Amino acid sequence: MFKPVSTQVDFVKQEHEILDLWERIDAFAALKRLRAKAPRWSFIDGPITANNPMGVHHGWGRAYKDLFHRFKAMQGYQTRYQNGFDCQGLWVEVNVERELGFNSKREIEEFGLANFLTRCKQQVLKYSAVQTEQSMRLGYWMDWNDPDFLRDLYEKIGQDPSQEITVDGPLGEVTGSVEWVVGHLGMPELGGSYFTFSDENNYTIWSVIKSCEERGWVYKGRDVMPWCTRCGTGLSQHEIVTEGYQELTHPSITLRFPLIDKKGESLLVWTTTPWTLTSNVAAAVGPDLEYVKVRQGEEYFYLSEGTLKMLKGEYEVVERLKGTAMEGWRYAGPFDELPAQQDLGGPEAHRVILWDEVGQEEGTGIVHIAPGCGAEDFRLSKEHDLPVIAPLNGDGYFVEGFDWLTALNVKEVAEPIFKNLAEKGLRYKVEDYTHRYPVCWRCREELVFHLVDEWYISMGEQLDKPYSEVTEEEKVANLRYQMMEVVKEDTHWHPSFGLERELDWLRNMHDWMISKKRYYGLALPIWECDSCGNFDVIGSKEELRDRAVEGWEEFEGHSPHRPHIDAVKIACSNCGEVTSRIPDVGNPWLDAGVVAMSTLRYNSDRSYWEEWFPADLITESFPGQFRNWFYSLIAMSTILERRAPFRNVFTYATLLDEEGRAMHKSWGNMIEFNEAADKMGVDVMRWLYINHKPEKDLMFGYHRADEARRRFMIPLWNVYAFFVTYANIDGWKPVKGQQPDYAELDRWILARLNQLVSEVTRRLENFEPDRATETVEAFIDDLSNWYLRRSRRRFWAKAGLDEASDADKNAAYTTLYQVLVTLSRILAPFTPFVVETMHQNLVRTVDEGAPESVHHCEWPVPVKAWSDQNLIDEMALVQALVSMGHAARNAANRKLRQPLAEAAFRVPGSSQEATIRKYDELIRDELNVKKVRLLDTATEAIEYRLKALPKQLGQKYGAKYPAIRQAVDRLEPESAAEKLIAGETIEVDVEGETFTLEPDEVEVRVEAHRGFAAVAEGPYVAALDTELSEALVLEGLAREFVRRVQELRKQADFNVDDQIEVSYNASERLAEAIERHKDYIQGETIAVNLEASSSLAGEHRAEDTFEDEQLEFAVRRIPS
RNA sequence: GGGCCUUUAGCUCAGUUGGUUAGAGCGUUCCUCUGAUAAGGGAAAGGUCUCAGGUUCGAAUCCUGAAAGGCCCA
Repeated sequence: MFKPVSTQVDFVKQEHEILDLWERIDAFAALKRLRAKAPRWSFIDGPITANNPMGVHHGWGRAYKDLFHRFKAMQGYQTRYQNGFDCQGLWVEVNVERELGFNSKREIEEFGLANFLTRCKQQVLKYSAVQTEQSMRLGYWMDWNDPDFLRDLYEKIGQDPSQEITVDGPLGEVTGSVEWVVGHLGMPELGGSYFTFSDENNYTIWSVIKSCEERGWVYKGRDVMPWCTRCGTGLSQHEIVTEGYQELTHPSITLRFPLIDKKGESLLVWTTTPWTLTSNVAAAVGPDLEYVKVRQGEEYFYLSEGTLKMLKGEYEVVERLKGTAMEGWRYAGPFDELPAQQDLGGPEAHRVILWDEVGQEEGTGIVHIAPGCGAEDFRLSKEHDLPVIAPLNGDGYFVEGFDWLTALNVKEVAEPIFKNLAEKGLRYKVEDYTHRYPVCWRCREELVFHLVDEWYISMGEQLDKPYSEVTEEEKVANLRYQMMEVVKEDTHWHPSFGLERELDWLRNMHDWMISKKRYYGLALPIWECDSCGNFDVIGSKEELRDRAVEGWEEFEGHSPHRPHIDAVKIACSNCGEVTSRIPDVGNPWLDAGVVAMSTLRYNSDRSYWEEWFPADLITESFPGQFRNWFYSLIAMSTILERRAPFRNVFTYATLLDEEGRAMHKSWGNMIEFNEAADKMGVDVMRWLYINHKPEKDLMFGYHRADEARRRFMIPLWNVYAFFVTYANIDGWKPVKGQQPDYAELDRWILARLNQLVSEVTRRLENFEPDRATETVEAFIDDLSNWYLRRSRRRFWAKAGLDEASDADKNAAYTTLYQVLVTLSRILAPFTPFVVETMHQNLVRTVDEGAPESVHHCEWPVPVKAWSDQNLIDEMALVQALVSMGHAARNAANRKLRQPLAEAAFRVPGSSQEATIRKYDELIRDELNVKKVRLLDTATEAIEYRLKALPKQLGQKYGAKYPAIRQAVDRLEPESAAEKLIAGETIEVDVEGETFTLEPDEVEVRVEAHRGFAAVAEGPYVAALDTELSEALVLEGLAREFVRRVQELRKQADFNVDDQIEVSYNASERLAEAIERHKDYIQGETIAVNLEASSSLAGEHRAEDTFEDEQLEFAVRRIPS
């Protein structure tokens, strides 16, 4: 006996029961034991930032990750189940600052770096616990840490990082300080997720940087970069993302740069960043632009012709000249009186330079150049040997040397500068200007450009030749081309355009800025000597210990983070001076990029690394990752091994709300993961995710979820519920190894099942999970709306009356059982919960030796004996013909309940005619007709049309095709059609040339004569006899009556096998119909009694009028 | 300015190596079926396949250019 199954099911509640079950039987650990010796399939997880609860967009990626893991595990592989958390970097700092109410770096320093570090680690522990719970709720099977364990570490590290604790690990008990334990999360002795703040991760990055340094790829560079004054840090090329720009309005100024050698004449210059004028050194013009000299009153101005409209008031053009003509003109700068200008030689340097990038879209066509305040400006200063004046410190205040501006914040100087310029007579006009301006993507502060020293890894020169001509010698010296090499040769991208995108990024990638002027993150292993300028890179903890000259004791026992690491000093390898580590921390993409090495124990257990490297799969969302994780992952594995870290990368797009907008908390359209899980159910969520074409943005929401549930979950569940309901009524159980005498329909659905198994396997192996779900949905439709609907009566048949019927019924049960069991396995990677419910009930209740979980089962393979393409084709024809028959009924306005005398078909070819005869009974039943036959094409219902097929004839005769087609149209269709049907060729004459056309080159179409209840499609016709005899009418009425009794049974909530008594009172013709078809009605409604009576017996009653007949009736359940 | 992607029904999307009647789901309207089904079936309405050229007997599909949108870079 199976556990009864209701069609009214609470999927969410059921999912929680399954989670409990998995925990109770420790299902995941059992799976790992089962696959412990199996061949490997390697997965490397892209770390999720452990800084917030998960959003539904994380669910998307995790659904894929779990899908492929489960699929591969069922195929018999042991896989790598390590989740990753991204733990270091500015985003964690920003959130901790927010919690502590800090607004500047100074407050962090006052708070103390050691305390701040602990807070940051706590932040990560807190949210990794939350995300772990959420991922488990999604059904994502990974080597999770117990969330309570993470929370316990959160508490303890907050109390005292140095206190000693003992914890259980996979290899036994482990004892150490809390800080040590936290720093070893994810390591073999502790297991669980990897955390990028682990000691191993940090030290492995050291070895990467060391390896770069040995090849001369590490250098300190000076650059002007986008800078957040609040965070006190630059934003690298990696980080300025879409949201890095905002529409903002700023006051812009147009001002005079008086020309020294032309009295009374000035350049007109425009800027939206007045603070940069303090550091102006040059003015740039476009060499090929047209410039004009205009007179306004007593003054003469120069500007480009295309920007004349910006002038206020009347003007007169007095001269035209090319930009090149202005090169070298000297001018007086707007702030030449400032000491900073004087000291660095600004006034002497001021001149007009040429720059191709100058345009006329805005401003005056003359661009003010301040190399200390802009990236392009800085580049130009190198080209033209201009002084670099940098006005701001890292917090956005003017530095010494700027007189009255010194110590003012950059945000408050615009107005005073305008005033100052007006007093000096340089101001021309001030206007508000709206533009897209870069902001800090973490704190939304407006960015400025700031001159700063940063550390870089050289990507290598961009050579002026195609990749194919780069020599091995050049590659050895050049990281860029090594990375392109491993990507081209060893990686596969899904979708495939990912490869092009990644290569494009690599071709154009600038040197990788790896430093950050912050506190919490990788301690860059660079010790720089103040006295000789040399720097040393340390490649490991051991190397540091060996070279330490002071501070080692203070550091030992701590994780390699600030402030403890900063205590360690080494002797400069060049001059022997005691040197300190640079204060910078690392770019967080170093942390994420190294995991293909660190988490595979590259430095600690090389044989393990060799077994699992490279990953068979990585998968992440593609916006951003080409230049972030994919890039850094490839970079680090290329640096160390010159190998690709993964074979396949599966990427997907962006998750949006149902209206197609990005989800934002502040917009109120954000859906919390937990809320979604408990409203939709995670099986539905997962189906929604996986069913979507990955490279397209996914619009996610409750309506979509309802649709997915209706389209997929409910039909699946209903088939399952149907099976269990009737199997229980009959006490049916599967018998192992039994080969029942399958009916045609059974063999058909089993053949379709085989098809499904092959197709889903192929799709998953090709990384096309969305196509796999399409295949499943089509199958479930066939199963539910054809197989089961057509088979219902076989299940209803009364048991024990007749041997043939019992055998047939057993075949039907066996078939449906096999389908459901196989389906539960096919679907296990997609919707792991609902299929576990099915497995437990269908399989475990009848076979205690069966796998404890559906997820321990093996992936289905097609059963050879079940394959039957011919049968599938036949059934497809039958389905199509039935569909046409329904259409014909509809056109003739004959509803299905009314039996008709006959349906007649025309099909091309004798084998299809045989199919009609073979499925005679099915078609009759489906269309409710008494007889099915073939149309006599000569006399009945149809006429022929010929169609010269373009594909065949076009390819064969090319340009002659149109004429041939016309000739075919002119043929007498009946006789030509007869020939073609008989398999003979026909001939057409075109301009004196005779063409012989094969039967497969001309399609014979048929059309129904007007006035027939017939539908034609291509070569097919379905026609109905719509004449109604009295007998047919009465039978129709009987069916109407049955329908109404069934309706009442349902309303009365009787069981499907309850016996009933019916009494009725009907008008004359209806009463006759009921009387004549009494047996049929009783059989259909399980009525032991059917009596005409003026007084109705039974508490459930109904009355109705239809087809001009009156009816009242009552039903009563007979107690069993 | 450069790279990649997208543009097909009211909405969301399919559309195989080019083949002449461009499909599905949802939504709307009408009809219908139901002994598992908040299901199912049939039909109607709804398309200048973003635009302009080109190649071809034939273009949603290939080529060129343009426009709009997205992602990335400069």
